[in-house]
Amino acid sequence: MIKVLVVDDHVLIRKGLVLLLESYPDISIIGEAGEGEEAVRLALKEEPDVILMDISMPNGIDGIVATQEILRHSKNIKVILLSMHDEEGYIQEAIEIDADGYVLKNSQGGELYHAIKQVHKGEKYYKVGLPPEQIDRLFENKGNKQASILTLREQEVLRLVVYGYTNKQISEKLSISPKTVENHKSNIMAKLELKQKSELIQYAIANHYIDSQ
Amino acid sequence: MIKVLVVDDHVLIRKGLVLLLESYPDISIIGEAGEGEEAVRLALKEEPDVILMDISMPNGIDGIVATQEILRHSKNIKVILLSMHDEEGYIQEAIEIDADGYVLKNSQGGELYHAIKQVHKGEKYYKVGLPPEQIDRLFENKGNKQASILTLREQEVLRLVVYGYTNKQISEKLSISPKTVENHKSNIMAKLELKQKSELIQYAIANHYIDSQ
DNA sequence: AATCCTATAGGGGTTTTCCCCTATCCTAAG
DNA sequence: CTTAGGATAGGGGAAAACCCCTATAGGATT
Repeated sequence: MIKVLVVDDHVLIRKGLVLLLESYPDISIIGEAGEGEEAVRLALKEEPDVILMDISMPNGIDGIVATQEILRHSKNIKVILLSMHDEEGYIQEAIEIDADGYVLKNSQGGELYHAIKQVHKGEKYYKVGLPPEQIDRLFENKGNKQASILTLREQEVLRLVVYGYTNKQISEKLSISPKTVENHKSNIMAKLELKQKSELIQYAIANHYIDSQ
Repeated sequence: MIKVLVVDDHVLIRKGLVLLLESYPDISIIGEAGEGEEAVRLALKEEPDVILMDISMPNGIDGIVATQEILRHSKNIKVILLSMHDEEGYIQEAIEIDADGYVLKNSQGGELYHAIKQVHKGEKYYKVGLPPEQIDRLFENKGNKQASILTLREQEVLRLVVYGYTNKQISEKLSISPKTVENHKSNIMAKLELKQKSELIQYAIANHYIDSQ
């Protein structure tokens, strides 16, 4: 029996996915989350075998950030990212953060089941529109991406800052002290040689820390 | 028995919606379509009572265009638009083309059922994140494209707020007192029924007060 | 072994924001 | 003529952010 956690911010879609997966006798849905923060909390509490995680979610903690948070704490949980997009950039990002699978929303139900079985066995499942050789190349080039000036943590903080969260809210989402958030913020400003918050926002917009579809 | 046609380009989501709706005994799914063109063809051939139509679909014929085509040929069919977005612009467009309902993808399954029942009776169903008075206003202003909830000044202030300018900076740019900026901000929050700054930012992003790209 | 980087956290003081009021002037609608 | 709404402005107090500095633990690099 594979214990699965389903994460998608759209209730209708989430419920649909749950119904779809519940028709398989060897899959047991042990929880649902509607946002990244809750996903992290549930994942660490329930310890599912596999998490089915939508990439695009609101509130700054999208599927990518939530996956990073989860894998930071528990290497045993497998995460399959669910996405509408099959562009290289998204897939590269998924590989970068060590996601175990990547499934498109317009694949067949059976494919999703297959993906869950496969990652549960410890294998990767990346079946997307791109040719397999290209995906292999992305795996090989992992880590070579021109590293951002900002550390991963700083990027997480920045994303939440531009979404307008207070230091306290950010500290809760990341389970750190508000003071640490302050420090990350001022380190970011120093690194980027920015003096004003508005410059920071503009940097974030230019570097796509905000997705406005 | 209400005959329903389900239209969504993402297979997983479409299958999920079908499963969800099939659990209601007085609903019968008479067809599925994965793109706008097929939706129009099926609608005119099968004559469903209600169509559940995703707004965002590829190939030019999205849910809006498909709905217009269908309603042009048959006034008896009711169309409920299904969308991820609850921004003014989208809802305004739905009202403009005379869609019978508008349901968010993150509403509860029961709400979808309720929407289907209600439009089948000939009533409109527009239950979205916006306050009801604002939806009424959009209906009243139908045909008049320049209807925004926020005043011009409020929109100016909002744009500057999301770009991270301080009250003082905004006051200088607009040649008003910082106190007035404060007031505009809290008026905006009150109008939109928002409680947190992060919600304001998200509203602004969703409504394209920020241009990335 | 020593050094650098990252992530964490705090002290203490200044500045800014936020919140809940009140208030005036002007214009448009009834 | 009265009422409503928009734009302006302020008082006063609580909360939060911001700034500068210190500090520690763990990992990677040299």
